[in-house]
Amino acid sequence: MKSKAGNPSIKDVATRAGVSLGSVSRVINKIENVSPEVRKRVLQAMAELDYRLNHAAQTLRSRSSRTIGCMFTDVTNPLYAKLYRIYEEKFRENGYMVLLANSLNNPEWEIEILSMFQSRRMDGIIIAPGNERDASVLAAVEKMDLPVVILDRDMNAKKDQVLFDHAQAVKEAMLNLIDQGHREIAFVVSGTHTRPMLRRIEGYKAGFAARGLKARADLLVKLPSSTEPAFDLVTELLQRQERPTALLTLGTSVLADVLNAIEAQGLRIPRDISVVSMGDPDFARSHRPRISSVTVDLNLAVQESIDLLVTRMREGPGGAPRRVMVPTIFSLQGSCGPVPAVTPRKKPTRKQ
Amino acid sequence: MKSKAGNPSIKDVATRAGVSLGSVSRVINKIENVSPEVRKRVLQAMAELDYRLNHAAQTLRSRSSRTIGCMFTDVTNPLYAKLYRIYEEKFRENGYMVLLANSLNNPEWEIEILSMFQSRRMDGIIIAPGNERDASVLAAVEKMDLPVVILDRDMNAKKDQVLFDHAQAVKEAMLNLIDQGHREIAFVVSGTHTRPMLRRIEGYKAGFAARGLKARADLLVKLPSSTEPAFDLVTELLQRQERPTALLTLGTSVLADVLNAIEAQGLRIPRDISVVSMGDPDFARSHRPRISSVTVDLNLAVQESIDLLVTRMREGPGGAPRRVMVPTIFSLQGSCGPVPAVTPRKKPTRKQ
DNA sequence: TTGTAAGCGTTATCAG
DNA sequence: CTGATAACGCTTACAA
Repeated sequence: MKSKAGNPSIKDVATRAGVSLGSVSRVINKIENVSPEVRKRVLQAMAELDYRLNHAAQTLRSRSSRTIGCMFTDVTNPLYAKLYRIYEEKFRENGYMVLLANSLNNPEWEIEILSMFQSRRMDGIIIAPGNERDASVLAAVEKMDLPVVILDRDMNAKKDQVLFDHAQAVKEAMLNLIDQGHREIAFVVSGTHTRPMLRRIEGYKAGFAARGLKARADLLVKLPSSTEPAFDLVTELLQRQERPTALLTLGTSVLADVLNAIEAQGLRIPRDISVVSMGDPDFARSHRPRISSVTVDLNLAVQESIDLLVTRMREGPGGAPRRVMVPTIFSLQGSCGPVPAVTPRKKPTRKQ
Repeated sequence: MKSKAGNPSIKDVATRAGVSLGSVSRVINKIENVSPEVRKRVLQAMAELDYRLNHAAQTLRSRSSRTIGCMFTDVTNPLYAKLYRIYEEKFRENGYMVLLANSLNNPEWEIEILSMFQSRRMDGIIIAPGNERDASVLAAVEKMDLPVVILDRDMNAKKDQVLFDHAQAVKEAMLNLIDQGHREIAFVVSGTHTRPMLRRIEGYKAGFAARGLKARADLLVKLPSSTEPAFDLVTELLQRQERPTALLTLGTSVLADVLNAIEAQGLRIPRDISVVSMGDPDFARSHRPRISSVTVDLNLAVQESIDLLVTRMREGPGGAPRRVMVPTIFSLQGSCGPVPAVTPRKKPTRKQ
C-alpha cells in the first residue's frame, strides 16, 4: 500500500506521476505551461489514486473560496427560491457554488450569517436582509470587507445595490383601473416595513394622485405578515357597505386567500371585482380569467446583480457604490375589467 | 500601524494580547483550560483588531468543515424548500451551515455536485437525487467516503436512508373513498420514475386490491412532469363519458390546475367529485371545502435523517447501513364525500 | 494553565 | 516548461 489512511494529496499524485508538486497543481488549474506528456501522467496518477482536491487548502492558499453567499429571509418564499436557483445556475457555469442562508427576519441571525460569510471568505455575497432599518444589521453590512450586493432593500450603506422599481408598475395598474372607472381600489398588503411593500404603496398612492384622487386609509388592508392567512380580513373587506370594485394584493398564499374569499362571497372576476396580484404565483397560472400581475424579470435582476458583483470583485472595494434599477412589469389580463355599472352593495337586505 | 494589508490572523491577536498562538486558539474554541485573565486579554485583542476567523485554515487543519451538503432536485419545489429550511435551522443550532445544491434532475450535475461535496469535505450530506436508476449517479453515491443519508429514494446503495411510507396513507385514502362508494377513482401523477410517485401508485393499487377491485390503466393520468400544466389533461379526464367520481392528485401547481379544471367544468367538491391531494400546498389552505391530503411530518423526517447522519458521523463508515421509515398521514377533510347517487354523465346533451 | 512547533494540502514565487 | 520551497492561518500534540 502506498499511501496512509487519509485521502491522497497532490503530493502523492506527484510522486506517483514522477513529477513535482507544482506540475500537478498546474494541471489541476489548467494552466498553459505544461507539456502533454506531463499532463497525461498526472491525470493518470490522479485517476489511479482516486485523488480528490482539497478545497480548504485551495481556499487558504489562494484566498478565494469560489463560493458566493446568499442571505435571504426565507427560501420557502417562492420569489427567493426562484432567485436562488437562477443565481446557482449562473454561478455554477463559472465554477462557483452558492451558499444559501435564511435569516427568517431575525436580526441577530442576520448578523451571525454575515459573520459566517466573512469567516468563510465568500468571494462575494448577495443579500436581502429582512431588517432594513435595524442599525446593528446595517453596521454589520457596512463592515463587510468583501464584495456585497444588496438586493431590493433601502439600506443606507455604501454597497452596490439592485433595486426593483415597484412603484412604477403598480402605478400603471392603478391608472388602468382608474381609467376603467374604478375608484374604490383596495390594496392588501403586509405590515412589513421593507422596501418592496413600501414602494408598492407609494405606487398605489401615486396612481390615485395622478388622477387627482386621494388614497383612503381604510382601503389599505394590512396583514400581520405575508404568510398570515388573509381570508378573514379580505372577507370583511368584501362585506363592507361600499365594497371595493378592484383589489390589488400580495401574491403567493395571500392571493390564494383573496381568490377564495371572493369566490366565497359569490363575486365574479372581473364582473364584480377586478384583481391585480403582486407577482404571479404558479398556482394561479391556470386560473380563469388570468390574474393581472405586477412582476419583475428575475433573470434580469439576477444578471444585473451578478454584473455588479463581478465588477466589484474585479475592481476591489474602491470606487463609489453603484445602483441599478430593474423595471417592473404590469401584465394586464382578464382579471381586470370596467367598474360595475351599479354601485355595488353588500346585500339587498338591510341591516335588521 | 501594526499589521500588514491582509486580515489579522490568530498570530496578530496573540502578539497583541501578549500570549501564545495556542492560547488564542483555545479561547476561540472555548476549551476549558484557560485562565480568565488570558481569555479577557485575548477577547479584547480580537475586538480591537476586528479579528475574523479563517474558516479555510480551520477546516484544513481540523479536517472538519462544519458544513452539511444538501442535494435536492429543485428548491423551487416547496417540499424541498421546507425541508431545507428545517435542516438549516436544526444544523445551525450546532454551528453547522448547510450548503444547498439543486441538481435539476440532471445526472451529470448530480455527479459534479457530489464531487464538490467531496472536495469541500462536507461533514455529511443529505441527498435526494433525481435519478434513482442512473448507474453513474449510483456509483458516485457509493463512492462517497463521507457520511451520507439518502432521502426518500430507492437506491441500492450501502448508505443510510430515510424513506417515506407513501403507499400506506394513499391506501388509506383509497379505502375511505371506496367505502364511500367510489369506484371510478382517478390518479393524476407525473411520469417520473422516482420513489415517491412509484410508491404512491403502489398504494393506489393496493387500495383497490384490498377491496377486491382492480386499478384501471385509463384512470392513471400521467403528466410529463410535476411542473407541467395539468389543466388540459384533467379537463379531458373530467369530460369523459364516465367521469371519475374521485380524484387523487399531485399537490403544488398540479392541484391548482385540478381545482381550476373542476371549477371550469362546473363540478362541485365533494358533491360531484371527491379530491385528495399529495401534500397540502399553502395556497389550498383557505380552499372550501378543505382538501384532504396525504402528507409527511417534515420535522420528523428531518429529525430522523439528522439522527442517522450524526450517528454515522460519530461511528464512522463501518457498520451496516440503517434504514428508517417515516409514516405518511392521510388527513380527511371536506373534499371527500360519498359517491354521487346517480352515475354521472358528461352532459345531458347527446353527441350531435 | 500556557508556550512551542509541526503540520494540514494547496498555490505562488522563484530558480533552473 | 519544470522543480524546489516558502507561505496561507489554523489545530494539536507535547513540553514546560
